[in-house]
Amino acid sequence: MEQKILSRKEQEYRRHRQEILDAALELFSEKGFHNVSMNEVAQKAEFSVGTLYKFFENKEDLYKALVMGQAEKFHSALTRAIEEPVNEIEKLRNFVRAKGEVFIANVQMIRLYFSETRGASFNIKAGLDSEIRDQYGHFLKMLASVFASGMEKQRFKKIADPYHLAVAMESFTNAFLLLWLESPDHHPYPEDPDVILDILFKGLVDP
Amino acid sequence: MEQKILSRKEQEYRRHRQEILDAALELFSEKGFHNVSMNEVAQKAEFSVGTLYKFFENKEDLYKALVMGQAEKFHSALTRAIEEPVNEIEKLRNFVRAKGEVFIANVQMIRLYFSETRGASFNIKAGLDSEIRDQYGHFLKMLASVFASGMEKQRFKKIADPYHLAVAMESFTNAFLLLWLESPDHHPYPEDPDVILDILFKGLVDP
Amino acid sequence: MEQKILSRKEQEYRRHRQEILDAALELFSEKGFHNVSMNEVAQKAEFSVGTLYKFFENKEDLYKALVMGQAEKFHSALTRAIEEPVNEIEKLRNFVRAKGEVFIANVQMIRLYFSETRGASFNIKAGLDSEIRDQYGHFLKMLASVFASGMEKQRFKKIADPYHLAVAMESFTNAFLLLWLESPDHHPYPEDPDVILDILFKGLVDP
Amino acid sequence: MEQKILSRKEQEYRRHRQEILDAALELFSEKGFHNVSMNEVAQKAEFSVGTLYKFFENKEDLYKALVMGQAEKFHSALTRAIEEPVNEIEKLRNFVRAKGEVFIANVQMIRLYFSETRGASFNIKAGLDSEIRDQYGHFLKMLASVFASGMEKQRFKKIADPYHLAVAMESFTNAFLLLWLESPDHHPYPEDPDVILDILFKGLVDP
DNA sequence: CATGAATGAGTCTTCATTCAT
DNA sequence: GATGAATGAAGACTCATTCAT
Repeated sequence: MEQKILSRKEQEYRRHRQEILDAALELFSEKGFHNVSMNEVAQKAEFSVGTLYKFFENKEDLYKALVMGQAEKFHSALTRAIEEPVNEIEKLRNFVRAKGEVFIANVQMIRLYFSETRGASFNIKAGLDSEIRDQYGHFLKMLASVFASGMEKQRFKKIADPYHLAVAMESFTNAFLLLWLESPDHHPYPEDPDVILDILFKGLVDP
Repeated sequence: MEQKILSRKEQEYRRHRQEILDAALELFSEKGFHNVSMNEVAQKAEFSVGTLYKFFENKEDLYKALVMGQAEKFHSALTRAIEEPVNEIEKLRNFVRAKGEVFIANVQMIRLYFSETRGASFNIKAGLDSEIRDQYGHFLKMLASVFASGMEKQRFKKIADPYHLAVAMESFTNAFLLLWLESPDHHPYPEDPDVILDILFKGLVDP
Repeated sequence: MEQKILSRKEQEYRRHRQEILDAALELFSEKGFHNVSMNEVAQKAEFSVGTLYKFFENKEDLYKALVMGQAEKFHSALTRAIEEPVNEIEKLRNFVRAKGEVFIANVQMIRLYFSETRGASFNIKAGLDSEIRDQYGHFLKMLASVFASGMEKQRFKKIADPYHLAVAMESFTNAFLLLWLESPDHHPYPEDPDVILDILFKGLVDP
Repeated sequence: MEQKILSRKEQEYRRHRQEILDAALELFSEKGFHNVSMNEVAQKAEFSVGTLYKFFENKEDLYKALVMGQAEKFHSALTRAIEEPVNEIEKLRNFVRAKGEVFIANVQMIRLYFSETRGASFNIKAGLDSEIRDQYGHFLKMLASVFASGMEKQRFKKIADPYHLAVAMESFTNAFLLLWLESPDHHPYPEDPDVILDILFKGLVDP
């Protein structure tokens, strides 16, 4: 019974924490770390500033929790996609599909995520940077192993270093997502993953 | 003679302006727009704050001038690379080479540039955003036309939309640059452009 | 009970606001808008600068609130004086008396008030100027109507335009107040209003 | 001959000084002491800032010279008006006429002058205040002596203290000037001085 | 235990004044 | 002697963080 009570408390705690994170996501993704004040987040989350500081040590901590959470969500979806027990080609198709789905369902996170993994994030003095990049590096290695295993099974030609191929795959899909983000109508993210994969699969020049 | 005098003043003006921009580049690229104060820039440039405001209307204006200048430099180098009167394949090789050279010679500009063209810049309220993205968009179209012309001349197979290929090419080289930025030793930017280009040129799977 | 709580907060809010205004009055009336810093006001009010900005949007807003409040106080006292249900001569006596009393009880406001209604105020970019002058204009018309009504009832001779007489009356009492302000001992504001009024009432030259 | 050269230099010096004062008058009268920068004055006067400081020790000094000069001009005109060898009534008429003429010919000076003699000037830390007020006080005494002498000669009735009458006279004319300043069309300054004087001359109530 | 009023260090920006050329 | 580039102190304002209620 005590556990029940604790669990209800715990449940409420998590719910409140999530409400704050939701408010933060909306604001940070729209305006960036430095253009959002804690008061603003508090107001949107319908809590007092003081309460925010009960959940997060400081602004940076809140931001970090937000980005880490989103990254977690994102990486686990992609990891799942390439861990499905199918052949390597199908794994890549799953990856392209899943990446599109997760991102398009979480548009807000895109800018946030890109500004933290790619390019320049000056938001966080320390910590986040490395943590998230480690996570990202780990995922890249998993993706690379898909290429490596495909090559072993002679499903793929050894046209390049598997890690480089992983990087290429990643950046291709990112490029399409950014195009889509800029003008969703003009540049839809392809439903058929092969539109993207063919760039890798088919050689541009004749052998 | 009067011209000489004017020219000396003008020369000094430009030199001072450049000194400020140099200091700003170093600081902004390292810490980001919001984590650099005008006093800091002034100190590094060895001028007083007041002087900074003689050259630039405000902090944003300074930042904008800086980023636009760097982008200019960058785009003109890349444009030159793909406008050399050689065949399309060679143009792409030039592009990959030039991009590596410019960036590696101007490491500082990379983060700055990426955070403004790709991903999320919340730094500038208005103007820069669109100006620089227009410039970038224009370059992408030029790159696309290289692919298009290569296809026309049947040098390239029509494996994908030329614009998509341009975007892929761009994001692809960026990815390599970011890898290099993270650990130059572990991930050197390839001297031979074909290491990168082969991923596009050779198909991953057999036809 | 909730109302009680709210009311206590509200009460405290008003008290703090008033404390700030009191500090501001003292400083602005002594040194003028441009020679008083927000830090100075904060210090005198025994609050932090930040708190000042919780109560007033900016320095101008604080100044405006201050002047408007004082003007309000002043005009309502004078309006009451000439609205007493007595004959016109008595109304003018009330006016002269009331003006002396209000001002002498609120010395600080005099300079402030004069610099905003008469003469040159370059303090406020917009708004206050017109608001306060409207209020002042309205009062002048009321005063004029006292003269007009006195003429109708043949209590006053029609020696001049009623509005001109109102303006004369106003500027006249102001002059005495300024004299008093300069050297209260040498130029006391007359206790007997007729000392002032006789100048208007009795002709200087024989008819 | 040397004198001639010196005199030419002296002449040029005075001319330049006056050009600066003219520029300053235009700007200060329109925007007030604190809203005009030395650079602004320099630009309007078509001199460099450095040159301004050759003529005036600092901003305050420039302002002081400006106001004192204007006051000088103004007081000498009024003094002349009441020193004409005519009877006291005519002197007052001259005063009313002259005051209108000087002011209307030098509109810019009005706000400046009023803000320094009447009401609140916080512009000048020390000195100007007292100097100009002394000048003003001196003039008031001269005006008072006109009333005194008129009374002696039984041209005026002894309805009030001569000094008070002088103050009244001053404030009446000021009031009319301020009316005119606000809306020259609606409130013209009367051509016939008796429109103003009658308020003093004819009693408002029957004896 | 939540609240939000209060804090004050830190930032951008202005402008009177100086002085090397 | 004139110039105007450079200075830097001073001021308005913001916002992360704290803590009394």
